[in-house]
Amino acid sequence: MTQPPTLQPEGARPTELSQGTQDFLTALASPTRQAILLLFARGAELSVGQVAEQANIAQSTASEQLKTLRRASIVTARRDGKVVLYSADRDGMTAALTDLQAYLQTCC
Amino acid sequence: MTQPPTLQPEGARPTELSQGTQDFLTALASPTRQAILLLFARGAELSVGQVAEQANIAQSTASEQLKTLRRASIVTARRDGKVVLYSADRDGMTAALTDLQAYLQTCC
DNA sequence: CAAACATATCGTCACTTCGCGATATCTCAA
DNA sequence: TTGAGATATCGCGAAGTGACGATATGTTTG
Repeated sequence: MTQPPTLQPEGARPTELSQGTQDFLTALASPTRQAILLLFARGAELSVGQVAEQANIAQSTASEQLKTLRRASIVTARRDGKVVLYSADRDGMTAALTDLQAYLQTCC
Repeated sequence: MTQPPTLQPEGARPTELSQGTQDFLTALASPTRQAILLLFARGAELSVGQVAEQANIAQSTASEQLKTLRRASIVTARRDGKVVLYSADRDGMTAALTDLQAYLQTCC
């Protein structure tokens, strides 16, 4: 379940970036998704339809971008009746940031 | 040289992501550039040719990717004779990370 | 100044990403 | 169960990205 042994002695070696952090970076590196993220300021919960409307994008686009953000642990989703409510995933973002920080520490 | 004042009172408004942080994210969101960055571990200084060789990419590719990393304040460059030596930009990365962190704080 | 070497820029092609409309899937209410 | 509303998936054209070779720019040495 944990990382397969890297065979690396120990000396603080290369350390590739984890897939999760990868997803985090690519997810945030899109202006559209950044704009969506801003909609969740102050802990707001929004349905897919609301996101589509407020971000001025099609419903299908909103759904797919939210999926990307979700895979990156940037937002979480919960179902409430017919509606799926998305909100910011504070813990997920913190974890990714921490991982990223550790990665960058290695490079100096 | 630093970021222009945001004119934001203080009320923690949506705050768009700064261009610098944008560049930082897109720069890191590429496996090739991540691999290049790892070459600079432990404060190593490398020429463009060395980066190309160690990363197994063409010289022109190395040059362009390094340019992207440079624009993102992830690496710095200095000339030494015919050679341009690149190295990790610790301060730049720290600043970008801080900005990113502040941005994400706004969204929860 | 000219040759030699290193880096930067340019033009091009393959591949991915983005956004959309159309459609399938899912959930609740009657 | 059926219909209506909401979200997820699919297929597609358009635009952006990544890598390369070729070439221009720049720097030192003879």
